Amino acid sequence: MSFRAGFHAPIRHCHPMTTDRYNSREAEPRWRTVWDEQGIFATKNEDPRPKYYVLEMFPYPSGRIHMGHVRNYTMGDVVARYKRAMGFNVLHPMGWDAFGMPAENAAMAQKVHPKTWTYDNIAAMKKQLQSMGLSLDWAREFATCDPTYYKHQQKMFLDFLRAGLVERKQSKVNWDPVDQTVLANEQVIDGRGWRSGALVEQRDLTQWFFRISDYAQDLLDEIDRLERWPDKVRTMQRNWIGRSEGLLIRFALDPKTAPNAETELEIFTTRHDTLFGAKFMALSADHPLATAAARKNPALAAFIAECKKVGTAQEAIEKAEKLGFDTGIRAIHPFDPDWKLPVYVANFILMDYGTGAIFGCPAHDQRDLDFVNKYGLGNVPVVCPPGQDPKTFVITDVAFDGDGRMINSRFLDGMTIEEAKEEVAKRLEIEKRGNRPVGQRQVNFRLRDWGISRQRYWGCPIPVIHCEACGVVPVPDKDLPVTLPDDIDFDKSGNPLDRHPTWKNVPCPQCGKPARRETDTMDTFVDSSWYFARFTDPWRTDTPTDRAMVDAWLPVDQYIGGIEHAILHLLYSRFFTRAMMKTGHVGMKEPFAGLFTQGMVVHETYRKPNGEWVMPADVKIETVGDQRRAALAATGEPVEIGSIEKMSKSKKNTVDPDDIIESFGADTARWFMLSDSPPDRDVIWTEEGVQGAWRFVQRLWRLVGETADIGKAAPSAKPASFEPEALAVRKAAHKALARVSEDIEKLRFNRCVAHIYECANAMSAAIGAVDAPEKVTPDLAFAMKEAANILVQLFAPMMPHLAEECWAALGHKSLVSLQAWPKVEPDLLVEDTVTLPVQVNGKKRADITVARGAGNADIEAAVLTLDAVKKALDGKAPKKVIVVPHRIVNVVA
RNA sequence: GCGGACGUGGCGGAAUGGUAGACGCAAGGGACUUAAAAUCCCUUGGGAGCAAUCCCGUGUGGGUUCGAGUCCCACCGUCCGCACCA
Repeated sequence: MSFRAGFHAPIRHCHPMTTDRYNSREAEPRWRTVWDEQGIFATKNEDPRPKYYVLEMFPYPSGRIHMGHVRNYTMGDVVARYKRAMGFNVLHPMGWDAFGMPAENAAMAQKVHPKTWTYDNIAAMKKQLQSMGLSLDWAREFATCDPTYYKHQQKMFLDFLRAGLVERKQSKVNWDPVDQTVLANEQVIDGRGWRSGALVEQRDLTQWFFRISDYAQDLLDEIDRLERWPDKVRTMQRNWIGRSEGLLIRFALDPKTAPNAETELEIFTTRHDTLFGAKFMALSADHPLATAAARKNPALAAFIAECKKVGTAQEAIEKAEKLGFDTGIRAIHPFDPDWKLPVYVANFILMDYGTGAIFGCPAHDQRDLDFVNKYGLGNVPVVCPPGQDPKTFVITDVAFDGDGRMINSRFLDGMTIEEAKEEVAKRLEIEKRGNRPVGQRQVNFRLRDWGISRQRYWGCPIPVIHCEACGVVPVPDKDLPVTLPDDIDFDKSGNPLDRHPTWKNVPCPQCGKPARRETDTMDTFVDSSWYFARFTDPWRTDTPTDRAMVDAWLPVDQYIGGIEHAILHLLYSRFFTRAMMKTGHVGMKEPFAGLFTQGMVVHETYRKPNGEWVMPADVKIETVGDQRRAALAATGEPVEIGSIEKMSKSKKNTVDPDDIIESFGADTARWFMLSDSPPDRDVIWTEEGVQGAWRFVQRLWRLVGETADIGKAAPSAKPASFEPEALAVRKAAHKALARVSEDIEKLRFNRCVAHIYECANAMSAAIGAVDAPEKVTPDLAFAMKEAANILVQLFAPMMPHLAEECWAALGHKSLVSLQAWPKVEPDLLVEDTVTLPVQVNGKKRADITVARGAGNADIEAAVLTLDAVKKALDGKAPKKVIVVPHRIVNVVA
């Protein structure tokens, strides 16, 4: 497949009213130079106009931009340019999410320093982004790996530490026993380390945590007020936070079976109503009771060791076959001292949630049911669905988790689930064992604290010093930033900071004795949790933010990025903003007032018969009838066309934005990324689609040229009246204007594109109707000139270079980028008559055209005289006639 | 496993519960041209009919409604996230 169509030599068009083809390669850089020289996209903080902050998620500097970036940044740019035209002082900045693993991988693979690699990539990607013609304020650019940025991050870490928002605790990491290093989940493939292939183990480390769970309730509550966020993201965040109201229950242990004379086992449950359906207890492999029992039981110890070989990824843990091991411990049912329950260690119980222990009621929980069916523990249903006979209701393979009435539950029988929960809670709250109630109501969250420690070099150093005498000592403000040492080596695995000969050895700031630096760096999600605040005053050196500036600009009015960030990045940023508020760095808690999540860019895949992936640029597609066939462009070797998938390096189905911009121009790429597909859905990159966009660029250029000729005959004053042809053009232009404005506000860019096509089609039709120059009446000339001005302004946010060129061709001396958005004439949107579809019993049988203000009774009478309606009624009187004004008429026979 | 979405012509899609298929792409036919490219015009969900017109049709099966692509229930299929990828 060739992307070189743009290289066709410019061809002189024969139409007398047109000029040369539009040459994007010449025009685009020329207009960018004009914008730069006039500095029209630099934003002044002291500008008095109302503010609008539009932000796209900043990129990781991988080296080249991809089509996903083109789509994301084009959408943001359309909003920025539109809001500027609407009179706002727009902040539209760009920076780099520059810390992360790929730089270290490059260092290992290519012997290039992460810093060099990163800054080289930034330079290359910046050039690419600039070729897109984005209206960015580059003066505010920074990278998160700049010490001038992470200095403030370290300061805030220490502020958070002093404010009690940070703590150290044990948590698990993926440990590669061969490479002796910590692995990211991404680096664990089927339970094995990606380089060594060794089976990964869970290992405990003491790590730093942000106490995001302190804010769980507030983060949940405030979701209700994020009205300009997609519902799906709000739902996902609610589920992620996972608030549940339940009961803590202390089960007594049978003393004869407790390994170290433990007396009880505390569990958390949300289904205390099902207590009489309990069949077993289950402990996490990390539960202290499990550890204690394993000391005397080698088989159990082996089972626990096996459980820890799954790695730390939630998905892997929950997908693994559900296994359990009977510890021999027996728990006593809280309502029946003679009822003993076996205590298992099970691989699907998480130590992080609740108390790391549960009671299992198999009839009403699928996981528990699978578990008892495997170990032959049986089940007793205790909730009976309505309409079921309790005597015959049995559970075999499918647990029942719906509503119903209690059965087989002694004093709970006949109650609803809610009543039973209440009764159980009441009784167990009153009952005391050792001065504490046996049951205690508790609200639990699934959300865990945010572990930010990373055993890696290329991240923001955690600014503390460990002293044997003084413990953890914050690095004094005057010593910030703690910068990364440049002299590091990646020859060995593990963290280069940890094995650096000198960097970590420092005197304790408190007692002066030899101490050592923290060698963990911060999760890169920390870097991206406040960059939006830094953009408001990135020049400030003494504090992370200027309160006057940050409070004036935040929240971000429109944030745009990938759906893959729906939970973590957005939730962490919401937490971080709260933490910054608590420590005085911002004056509000919600950073993003409006959020939009765009879909991915996907593409067909191509494979040689030997299974090797082939790049689209190397493939030539032929269409024979309905059949599409692919072959290698160079050799003609046939290639199989595969499924459409997310563009990825591994499947080689990527298209390089540079190639597209070079061949067709940035405007074509931008236009195509906005066309057709709804912005929140995936868009399929196709050669035909680019060609179509490119043809439309040329068509607009011709259309504006032709219209400019016609418009020369236009009177300077608006004519008093317009003939039907001219009126039709005016109506089309103003209708497009109204609709494009509305759809940009809602980020429905695909519909904007359709409206612009419709406007252009109407103008083309009007030009087509002019077969002689004398047919151009003054009113038509005026209408065409007006329509051309509107049309150019409508596509200016999407194709800004072409728009400038067209604006100049229309005779304007100013820049279209600086024009105010045109005003709709509302009269032109209203039609005098309305055509209503007429249905009989919901099926369309006719149309009827009535005056705009016609009354329902008149419409009803007119409808009943229609032949089609009479025929359908067959002489009978209608039962009912429904008239929906301006919409439809339905005759019910 | 848990959570979230999506499903409409040959394709991308449009449609405040109110004419299903706007707009674009592709395809077919025609005009222009020595020819090609480019451009312009016409046709294009399926079926019946000379035609007017009629029947069917929004993943599948039910339901609510005067009226369902849209709302409700169940199912099937596809995609995304799951805390150390960014």
